[in-house]
Amino acid sequence: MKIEERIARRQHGESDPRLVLDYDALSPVVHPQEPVGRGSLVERLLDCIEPVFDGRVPSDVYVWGPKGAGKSAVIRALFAQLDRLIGRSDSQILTTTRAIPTPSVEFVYIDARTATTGFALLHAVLDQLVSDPVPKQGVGAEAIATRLDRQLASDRAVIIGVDHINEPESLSADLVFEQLQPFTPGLAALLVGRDPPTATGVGDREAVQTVHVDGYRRHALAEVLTSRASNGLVRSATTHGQLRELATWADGDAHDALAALFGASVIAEQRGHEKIYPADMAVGMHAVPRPGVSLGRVLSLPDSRQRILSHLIELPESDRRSVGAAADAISAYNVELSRATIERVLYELAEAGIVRRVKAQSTGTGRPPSRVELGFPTRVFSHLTSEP
DNA sequence: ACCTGGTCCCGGGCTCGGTTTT
DNA sequence: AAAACCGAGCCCGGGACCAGGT
Repeated sequence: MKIEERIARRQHGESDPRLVLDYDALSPVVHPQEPVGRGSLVERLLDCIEPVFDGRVPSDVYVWGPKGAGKSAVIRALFAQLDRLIGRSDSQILTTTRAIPTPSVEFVYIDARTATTGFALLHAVLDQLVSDPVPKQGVGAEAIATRLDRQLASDRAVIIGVDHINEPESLSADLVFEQLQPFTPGLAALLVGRDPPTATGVGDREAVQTVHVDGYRRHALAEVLTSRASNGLVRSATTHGQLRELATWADGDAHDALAALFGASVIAEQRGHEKIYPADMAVGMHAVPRPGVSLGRVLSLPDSRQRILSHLIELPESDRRSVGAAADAISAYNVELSRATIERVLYELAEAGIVRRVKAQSTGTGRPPSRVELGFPTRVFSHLTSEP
């Protein structure tokens, strides 16, 4: 915990934390600077992009593996370090004996969950390459492409990491390649997604290197949890056995395991416990639907969608008996959307797997309604969105 | 050089009406 | 027949760019 936070606690008359030191350390959407237990993945990625160390542009890469396997954690951390060490500025790597002048290669990380159109992709890339902000509205896609082309013409080499490819509501691999195609000489893409290459169209592109990531093994995941718990919770808030069990339950998915631990911590803190009891952990696990979608997807939804979800979570079971009923109930709150739009949005969210429609028993005439259920870790979502 | 109205851009709310399912 | 479902086009707001006038 930071000193600033400690001081803030005292100012508000709070005593030392009894359980949670730092929710960020437990959060499945916050990645540490140094991911635990994914060394070999880092090595394989470095192999793929080896040419950059001579200032050349490597061929494109596709990294794929299941949800919660640490893909994003590794890519984010790796790109941040690469950009710091050999990217941008006039950088030179100083060794004890000599200065190696490295032709600069820049590294840009893009999340396809936020950049969901071809326009948004190019915009995001350009925005990171130039210092002054690029307008997001009022300027055509053509204009963005022209500016980007001019940037890349001047001998710049750029590696673009595009995370979360081929999710519903995000970019497809084909679209990304198509968008980046005009700039290829000075630019390479590293795509990250869940689908196997054959299912994404990447398989048809021979020049693309592929890297497969497996889910965490049980004890590797337990180590991740131990490391997170030691940063986020007071000492002895959890036991080794507990974290091992959690790892087993999560079956290699670090996202779900952390979401459950986070939820358990919230509930334990509410109950005034100084450690996480089995009952707390059970509640935490219960609030993580499996299979479910990752929190990152939910948190990158537009504001209006998140407002709808916040209210949907609060709704009593009876108000979620059908999509129409849920739309009615939500529109009673102060959401600045019409009832029809809310209903439409609920169908959209169901399409994306963020909420689920569960068919109910037929209740008379007509097509039976479907109950609305949440498809993501609700406790974590509520906690993260209720804060200012 | 500065103002101002016109035009184009993108994204997101909204609605309509056809289709599917029981 | 009735209700759930949903594809897709319209519309509008805010922003940038442009040109013509002062």
